[in-house]
Amino acid sequence: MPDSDHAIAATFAPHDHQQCAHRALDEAAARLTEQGARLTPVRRRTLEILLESHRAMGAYEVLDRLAAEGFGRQPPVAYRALEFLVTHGLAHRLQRLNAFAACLHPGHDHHPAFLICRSCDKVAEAAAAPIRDALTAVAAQGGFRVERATIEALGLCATCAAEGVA
Amino acid sequence: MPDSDHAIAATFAPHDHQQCAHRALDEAAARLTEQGARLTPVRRRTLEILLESHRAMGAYEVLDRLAAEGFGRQPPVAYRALEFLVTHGLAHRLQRLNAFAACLHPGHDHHPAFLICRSCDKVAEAAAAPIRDALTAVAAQGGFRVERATIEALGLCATCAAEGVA
DNA sequence: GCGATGGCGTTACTTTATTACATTCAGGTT
DNA sequence: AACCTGAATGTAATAAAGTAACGCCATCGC
Ligand SMILES: [Zn+2]
Ligand SMILES: [Zn+2]
Ligand SMILES: [Zn+2]
Ligand SMILES: [Zn+2]
Repeated sequence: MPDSDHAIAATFAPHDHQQCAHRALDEAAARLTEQGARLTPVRRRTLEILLESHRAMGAYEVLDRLAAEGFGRQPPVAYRALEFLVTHGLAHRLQRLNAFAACLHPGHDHHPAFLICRSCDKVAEAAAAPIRDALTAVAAQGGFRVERATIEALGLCATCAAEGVA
Repeated sequence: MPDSDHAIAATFAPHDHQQCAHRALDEAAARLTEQGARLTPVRRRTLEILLESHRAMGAYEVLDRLAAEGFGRQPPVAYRALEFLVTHGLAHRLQRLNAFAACLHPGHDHHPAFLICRSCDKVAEAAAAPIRDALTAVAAQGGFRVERATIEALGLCATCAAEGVA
């Protein structure tokens, strides 16, 4: 992940989010073309909805939006689109929240660590490599081979801290 | 956590589980006495059920067991007992699995990392300190203050690997 | 054009979790 | 002993999250 030192701050700090979302959508489309997968209307719209903010959204929250815009109104509609996005590395699932967030760095580290601000609810992706290394090392001492890791932190972002949130 | 190098292997390898479970239950009772909390029949039985194996159990699986033994048969019965155990550090909740596992080291590291074997389904607790340190450091670079971390690894334990599971 | 495939929509259902409220029980007070 | 009180337990009802099964239609390779 390039700019990994700044990616976290960039998520939480005020920024030109129009551009931020637009770039992520473009990257996503590019990656799908590479992979020969189709970015259909529901899928595209689902990704756009996730990209509207840096928050994670529940499947039913996404579904309500899709239904309001003329797409299907049954759970599988949302779950399928979300699963597609996750499978293709364009979105992530947050276990703690039973929710989904758009990936802002498609193509880089597909299994990042997540930083969830308990005040503003925004979610940032952090480089997981050093953390996963530590985990892998601890596990290896017990003979355990790590294949997939879920790393999610709850805490307070710099912006909220600066605003005096305890 | 003492014996942290061996705690993982001890969970997955064959061992005197009677004693293993008994010791955990005794420690749990001792801790509750310290804290002035009550280990009521449902709570005790819930912990015993979790301690029967090193697997994580869903709330409804626990509930079925409790109901069969004459306790209430509505979800809150299980959820309340489980929440009590989690709150008092006697059990852990696994986010990936929507399930609960007894804590084998009550009083030591109350927020361990979890190693979940995809073959035998056993769950081991690993020292989280080095992992959390790496996470905290990465987050700090982005101005994020970590308060709680969820660290869960899916993989293969030494015992299953030795048995030739791919 | 035509069959195969993938995507989308539906209905129906399962699993997981919470809210609200009545009842019981241990502990201390009078 | 009678009484109060708060914690613990039970219930019913409902919400929230997720999946299975099936039909229709569009797109694509032929
Ligand atoms: Zn943005
Ligand atoms: Zn924040
Ligand atoms: Zn054991
Ligand atoms: Zn195993």
